[in-house]
Amino acid sequence: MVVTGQEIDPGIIFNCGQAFRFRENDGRFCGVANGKYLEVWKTNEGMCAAPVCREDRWMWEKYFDLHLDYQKVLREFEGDEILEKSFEEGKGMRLLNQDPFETVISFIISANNNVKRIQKIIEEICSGYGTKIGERLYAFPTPAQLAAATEEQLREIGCGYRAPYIRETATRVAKGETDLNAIKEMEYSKAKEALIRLPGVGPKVADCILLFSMEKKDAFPKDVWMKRVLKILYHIEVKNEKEMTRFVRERFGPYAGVAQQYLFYYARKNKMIG
DNA sequence: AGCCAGGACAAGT
DNA sequence: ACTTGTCATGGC
Repeated sequence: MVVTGQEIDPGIIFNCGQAFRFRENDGRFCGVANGKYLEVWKTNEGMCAAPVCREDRWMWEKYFDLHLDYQKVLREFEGDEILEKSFEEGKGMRLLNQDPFETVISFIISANNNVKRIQKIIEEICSGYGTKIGERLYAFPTPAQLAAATEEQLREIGCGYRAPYIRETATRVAKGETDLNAIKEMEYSKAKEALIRLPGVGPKVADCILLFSMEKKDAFPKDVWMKRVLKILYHIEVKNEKEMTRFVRERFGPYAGVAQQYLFYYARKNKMIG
């Protein structure tokens, strides 16, 4: 599969904390998503992917959010020099449309955790409970598969205090008590309310789920990095989540989540701390 | 060695 | 409603 006509850079896409299962190997990014192995690399024209069969093509186009014109999104932020610079440095960024259940579990794990460990735990979960799809390749477990894990088993692979959250959330989804597909169809605020009812899912994790797997481009995960960005780049000191929400909504509008992802990448790339 | 990690949660004002 | 301490674990 060849993608041309728009900037797309897997090196940026997979190094900005939205997906945890892709590794760089000799310039190629390899991983499993939607139960299938995927290998992509950047070219002069755009991006190449192999192997992709014809019937999966639309799925991967959706995965990489190719239906959204990011140049058009950038125009929404015309005049904001900080965002214009962030878009420049993060050229080729895309907001992935990932599987909702995988994203829910992944970001429950992400709470108060570091990326290396998040990746390690997720791989343990996949190899331990997911369907084997190839040599050392595993799909992310289905809700039913993961619900079969005991809290003790989850602790053994390093989930720590998140073990009961993961187990309970997987169980609710497996039983159909929580319907992620239905939540995906809700409007932003209703969907967020529904997600927060899940154990281990708070405001920040909910926004990550909404932005990275439910096509809610107005979802804006509020974390320490965004607090730093607002303080250092926008010279705004927000006291709490509510203040940040208000500022973000009126400043960035319906594509706030896209802005967030570029700002996040920019801030981390430039080691913006303090 | 000790601090930190893209927070969530419950108990306490 | 807002603020604070605690929560496993291992990376750095």
